[in-house]
Amino acid sequence: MSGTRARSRGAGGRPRIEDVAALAGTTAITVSRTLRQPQKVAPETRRRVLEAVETLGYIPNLSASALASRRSGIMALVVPTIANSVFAETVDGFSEVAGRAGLQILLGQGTYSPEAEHRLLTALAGRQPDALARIGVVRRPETRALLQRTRIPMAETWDLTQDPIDLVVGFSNRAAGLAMTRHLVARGRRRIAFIGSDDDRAAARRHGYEEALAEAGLQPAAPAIRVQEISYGAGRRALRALLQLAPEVDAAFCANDVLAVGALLECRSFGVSVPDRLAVAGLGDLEIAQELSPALTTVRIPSRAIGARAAELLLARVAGEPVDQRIVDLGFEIVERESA
Amino acid sequence: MSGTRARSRGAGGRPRIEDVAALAGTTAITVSRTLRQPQKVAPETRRRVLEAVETLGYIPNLSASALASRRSGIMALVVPTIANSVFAETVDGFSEVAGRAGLQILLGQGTYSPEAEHRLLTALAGRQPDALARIGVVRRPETRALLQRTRIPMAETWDLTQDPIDLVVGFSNRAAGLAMTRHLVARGRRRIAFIGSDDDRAAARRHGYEEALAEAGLQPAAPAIRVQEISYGAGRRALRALLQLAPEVDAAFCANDVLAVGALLECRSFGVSVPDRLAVAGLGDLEIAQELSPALTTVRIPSRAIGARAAELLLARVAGEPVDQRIVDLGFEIVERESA
DNA sequence: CTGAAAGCGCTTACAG
DNA sequence: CTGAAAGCGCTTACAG
Repeated sequence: MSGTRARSRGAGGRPRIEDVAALAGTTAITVSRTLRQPQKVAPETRRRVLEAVETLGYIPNLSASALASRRSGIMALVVPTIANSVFAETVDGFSEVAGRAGLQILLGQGTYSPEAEHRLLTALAGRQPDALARIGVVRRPETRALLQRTRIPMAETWDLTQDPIDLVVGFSNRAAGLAMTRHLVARGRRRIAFIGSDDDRAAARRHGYEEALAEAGLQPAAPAIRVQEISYGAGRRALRALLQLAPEVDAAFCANDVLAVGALLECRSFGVSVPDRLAVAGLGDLEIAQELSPALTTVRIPSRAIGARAAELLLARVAGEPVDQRIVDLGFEIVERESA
Repeated sequence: MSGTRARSRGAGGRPRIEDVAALAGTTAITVSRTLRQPQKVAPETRRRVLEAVETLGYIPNLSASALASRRSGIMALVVPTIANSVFAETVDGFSEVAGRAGLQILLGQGTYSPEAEHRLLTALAGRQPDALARIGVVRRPETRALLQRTRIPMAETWDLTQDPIDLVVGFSNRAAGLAMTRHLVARGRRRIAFIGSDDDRAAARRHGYEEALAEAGLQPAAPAIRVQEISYGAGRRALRALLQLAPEVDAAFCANDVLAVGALLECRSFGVSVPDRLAVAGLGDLEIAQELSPALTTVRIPSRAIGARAAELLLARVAGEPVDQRIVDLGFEIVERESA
């Protein structure tokens, strides 16, 4: 009774493919076929199998399936945090495309330290995902090497790099910073300051800002203001600091909309007239940006499209289709409103 | 050479546990033990194994591990959408706790239709997750039955229900609506309107609102205003509609902060004085709520804690520890600011 | 259109 | 402290 093959249920109490086959009067392989390539099974057989599946409430064990087929049906996605609405949109786009293709998402969160990320990626790779995506670029050489060795199709996103591990889908943060700063210059601003956090992405935007100043023969209105966290409150505080540091500043370019909205609110609280006295520009185009008054001039970023496109390219890779472009620049768009 | 056991690498080209064992001069079982219960292995053996792991870049195949051990090391999480910052925080809390325990998150997105959700949950269950959580309560009887049959530890979240499939972690939306409406009544408001979307959660909040009105002997200032989407713009339009429908309204209770912020902005645009002429209250306590002026009076919700707590309880279940409370009410808090 | 055999890469008792 | 044997529940060629 407790013999190896004598039971009619798996040890977890759940029906196995053998149980379905027995009930349908056929074999495991035909059940498997019915579930995956039904057109290759005779209609009557198919009917009996599906009935048995229904009766038993059979759910295929995808670990066994993955092991046998070497296709896990999983795409792994690594994000710094999803408690940030711009990243959440990327995850959303990625997940939607993956879901339509019948793939599941394994979510890895937290890229605080390179070591922690290495461990996370190793663990995810152990799941044999069919593809892997990450918000941001992987810098640590050991981690890059690891990912290259696994040969899992991989997309880095958000930042463009000339040297992706496999694919990269994003936009140029430098170019976005450059374009917005040029816009400010074109609007007659001459004392332009930068407010941003202390990460790679903000640094790239700042480089664009500096480049635009240089080509216009301008100096920064103040040393770049660095915030420790990205919040409306941090934006407020940064603007206050800026006005103390450089009272004559005539434009503030904020590395993202949350900071810019904070800055805008601070201006209103303190009667700083925007854009007359001070222009304020952001980056990201959050919904709140267009609802404030003055409405925020900003850069629209294809957050959702980044996720969706990365997923599509990875699906193509998984299907063995050629991917002609390893570096995909989805661009951005200056959205001119009232604040700058 | 192409024989079954003659190769030194798995078919995917990746080293297997056998390869590590061979290099370390031991057997698969000892390698497995070294990786999972190192204290049971002699130091010298352990050293050799870890060295071999390092040399080969060995990453255990977790599908094989899951199949053999019947523990997948995965927790599945189903969300309606994560492009909504309150849900994103719940996911974040869940994922952090799970990650600390070494479990991976399988993310299922989309609960648009009960049928689609049933398919999604079936697919997720096939992965044999050690536990399953969902934002929101599962209503469809077939889906509830399916989940009950699988015997996977399961947490429904956000909404409290008297009859959870297994566990439920959340707060009472009805009680929150009741408390905020009582607050408005206590502040002397008598013509109180409700603005909300058309889902279960908003309906529960509305019921609380109606209950508070009834106990105060009041009538709604207008039929509940229903929005089709949750956005600042929708909040603006809803407020405009409300003022047309019931010009004498003296308070607007919005089912969530996004709508409330939209309403507040609309008031400012049209010179409706808040709170003098109209009180505006929200629910959710987004960061923007405290930054606007007037700052938004709202209900603080433990979004992040909901995710974290659900994960903790599920981990306890997985570890076989008794969970004494199946219904966990995390409560809420009225945050009184300037708008109401 | 259907099936027998072998194998995917691990872990679980059980011995010693 | 270490290992031989069996098995987890599927799918993959290969036949017929």
